[in-house]
Amino acid sequence: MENTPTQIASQIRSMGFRMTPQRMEILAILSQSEHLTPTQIHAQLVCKVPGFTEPTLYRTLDFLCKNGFVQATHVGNGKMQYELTDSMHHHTVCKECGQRKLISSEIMQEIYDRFETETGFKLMEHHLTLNGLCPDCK
Amino acid sequence: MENTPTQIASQIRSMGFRMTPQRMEILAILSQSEHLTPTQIHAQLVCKVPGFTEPTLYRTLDFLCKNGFVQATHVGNGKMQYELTDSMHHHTVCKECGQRKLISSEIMQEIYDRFETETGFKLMEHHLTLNGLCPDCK
DNA sequence: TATCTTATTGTAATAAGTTACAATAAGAAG
DNA sequence: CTTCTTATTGTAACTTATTACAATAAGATA
Repeated sequence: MENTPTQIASQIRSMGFRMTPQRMEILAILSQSEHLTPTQIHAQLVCKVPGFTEPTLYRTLDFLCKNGFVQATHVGNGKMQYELTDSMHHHTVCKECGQRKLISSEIMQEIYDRFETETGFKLMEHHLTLNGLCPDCK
Repeated sequence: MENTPTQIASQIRSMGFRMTPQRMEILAILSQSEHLTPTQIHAQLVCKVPGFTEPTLYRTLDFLCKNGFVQATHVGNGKMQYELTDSMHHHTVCKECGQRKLISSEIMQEIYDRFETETGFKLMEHHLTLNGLCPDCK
């Protein structure tokens, strides 16, 4: 499963939805960085397309999430960040020093596998942020 | 570690913070149900204390979270829910049928233990919601 | 290419959440 | 009980996010 804006665009069309300049613009921005908040995305949007409206942004993010092209991640208290669905990757965030660290995907894959065999539940999160204390602050 | 409103109140005082009717009211509401959104909590608050303001609610939730008395949980797309910090408990939510199910804490404890030994990171989440497909919808 | 259907967008109004700062009251000390 | 300090609240203004509905334009069809 690929995830360049153009490839996502053709997937959207083949699913019977319409491809619009607005959606393309958002995909382009998401393809260039990770962990973007709606506000950050909107700031970039209005630079490129002056009249871009909030409802369209929020609806599009929602649409892309529902269809699996984008992942919403919760970070700390309530803030959501968006990014293109990529290969699995996960973070730890230390409550003490705030440091953010990638977790090796082998570890998470093993843990996912184990969880799935024990519960019968198929996990679909590609990006999870786990809060706690890093080895140094512990 | 206990978690009735009265016990939390004395902990708050012994930590050098002040105990106010507003905080007590919020603790009382949280002690009576789980998975409450700020809006739900605020609705209950204005019934009991007519002039209760939003900033106080949000600041208090934040305060209680920062000090570990309350847990914020993300559910689906961006919505946060709050509840008193209780014994560990975790949920799966099926993306297909929406069914919400408790995960046995033994399974999660094992997974947490394993995660902690392999990464050196001390997890502090008491409540995690995992999204995916339940055995029936899979 | 012109026409048609309807998914998607923009508009306008509203709801939810946050911030700065002055007013209040919790709890300590006399 | 009274006074004092300052953490906590309320006020007012603002930012972020959502909703309802009419206007627009993507893509299908002829």
